[in-house]
Parts: sequence; structure tokens; C-alpha cells
Amino acid sequence: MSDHRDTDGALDAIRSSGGRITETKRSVIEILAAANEHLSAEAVTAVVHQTTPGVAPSTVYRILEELVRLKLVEHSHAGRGPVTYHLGTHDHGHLVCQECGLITEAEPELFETLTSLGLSRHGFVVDAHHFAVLGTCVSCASRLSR
Amino acid sequence: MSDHRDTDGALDAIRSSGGRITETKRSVIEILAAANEHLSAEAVTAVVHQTTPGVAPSTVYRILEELVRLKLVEHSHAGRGPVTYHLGTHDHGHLVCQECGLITEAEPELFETLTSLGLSRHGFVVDAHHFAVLGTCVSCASRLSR
DNA sequence: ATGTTTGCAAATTGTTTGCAGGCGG
DNA sequence: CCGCCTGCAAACAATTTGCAAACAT
Repeated sequence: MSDHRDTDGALDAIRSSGGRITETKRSVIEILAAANEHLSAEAVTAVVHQTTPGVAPSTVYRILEELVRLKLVEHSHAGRGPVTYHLGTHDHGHLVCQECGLITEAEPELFETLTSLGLSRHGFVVDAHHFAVLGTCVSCASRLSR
Repeated sequence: MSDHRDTDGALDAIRSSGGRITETKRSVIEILAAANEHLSAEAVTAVVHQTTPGVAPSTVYRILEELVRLKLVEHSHAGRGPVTYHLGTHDHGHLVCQECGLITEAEPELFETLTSLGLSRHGFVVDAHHFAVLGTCVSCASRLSR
């Protein structure tokens, strides 16, 4: 598990950007490192509260924003619902099911044509991890067609 | 101009679905038919107010929702900012610039790989007009690189 | 008539901000 | 101790909802 490397690297990055290390920041980073899913700010806050009730939601938002600024964390917009956060470790996009909300990670290849044609035809630089590809997941698709 | 065909078709669809035709509904449809851009609910409300002040925003939301249900109108989520609506006439996706908010329409081809690999690898049915592809437009990209 | 629509106001959801005190380096 | 950080409360943006009156058919 590379949780420690991720966590320590993040702490260093915060320090060297002039930021300070607090218990809550450490928590947030650990929570994101431990989560295999994409968490909303509210979800992160809930987990923080398990060990430290009383932390303000606004603080969590501010910490997440700081981490995004430092490019340690990525946030992606999922059509309906809150923004989700995750450590920006590997390159991937997101497939979000409109029916059940399931988020599936998508390999970079899926975005190749979109990225290259976006650039060549429109001069548009696509940021594939920042947005959600909306649609219907396998199980919902089969459930709906029955 | 096919505004009339679009408008009349929409009115028929509303009638045959059991809905009633009101001045405000007619307005909303005409506004969308006349607009070449993608409008937010707030923007539609503002235009409606030019001729009929006093129409409640909630009414416009309800009308837009009805039109979406009848598949006469499509709405797309643009990362940050409100949802935008447009007549669902031709097939296209949306490239939304994170810097300036510019919305560029994208040809279906850009989504071919995403759609086919999404399906073959994840069984995920991509709905290409429903979400925004976030990134940076030509002018913002060149401005930022300078 | 009768069931759809609307205006109004209040509630929701997700997030941001202002401020005064607290704490990390 | 200096300045980043935090909690709290209030502000915000974009919608959504509950209701009784108004209107389309």
C-alpha cells in the first residue's frame, strides 16, 4: 500500500507551499488515501467527524480546495450531485451512472479521440479527469431494458 | 428558418401528452428556438420577463423540465455554473471552457471512441449530449501560455 | 367542470465568505 | 509572535416544493 508515500508527499507539499500541518488536514489526506472511491466534501466531513466531531464543513471545503490548488487532489463534477474528490495519483476519467450514481473509472484511451479531435478541430484542450461522462451503467441499463 | 416547425411540433407534443398550452410555455419554446446559444433557466426567465414580467422562476423551471421529459429540449451540465437548455434538434456534445465559460458544440465523431469503448469495456452507455467536456478553449489556452 | 398550471414563499442542497479567536512554525 | 487556520453563523446560487388560486380544454 502506498498510503504512506502519498500522505507524506502531500504533507511535504503543503509545508513547502507555506501551508501548515494540522490534525484535520492530516485526517483529510489520510481519508482520501484510504478511500478507494471518490468522496464528496460532505462524505469526507462525515469521516472526519468519526474521530473528531466538531470540525466545521467549511474547514473541510477549505482544506480540499487547498489540496486541489496544490494538485494533490482532483475534484470532478458529476452532473447531478456534489463534486467528488480523490487523490490525483493515476490518470483516469469518470463514467457516472445517471440512474444509480455509480462512478466507474475510465482508462485514458477512452478519451483519446475526444482529446485529439477536440484539439485539432476546435483548438480545445480537453481535461479528461475533471468532468463526468454521464450515461447508464451495465446493471441499470439491463434493469431498464427489462 | 425552421423555428416554426420546431415550435409547432413542440406544441403538438405537449398537447398529445396531456399538457396544456399557455402563453409562458409558448414563450419558452420560442425563446429556445430563436436562441443559437445554450441558455440557463435564469437566462430564459430573463427573456420571458422582457415581455411578461411577473412570471415565476419556478414556472420556467417546471416548463423546462416538462420539455426535457418530452425530449423536446436537452439540458447539459457545465461543470461550474447553471445547467443550460437548448432544443434537442441535432446531435452534438459540448466543450466548455473552464476559464471563460464559452460553450462550443462538438461533432458526434469526437465521442465515438468514448462511446464504443465505454460500452465494450464497461457496458456503460454514454449519453454524449448530457454532460460537458471541460477544458480550455483556443483563446484562453493561448492567453494562458503567454 | 376538472385537472393542469401558476405565483408566491419557504425549504433544500452544496458551497462560500466574513470575522474573531486559536494554534502551528 | 506572526500569520495561517478554524469554528460559527450567515450569505449564496441554483433549484425544488407546497399550496391555494387561476386558467386551459
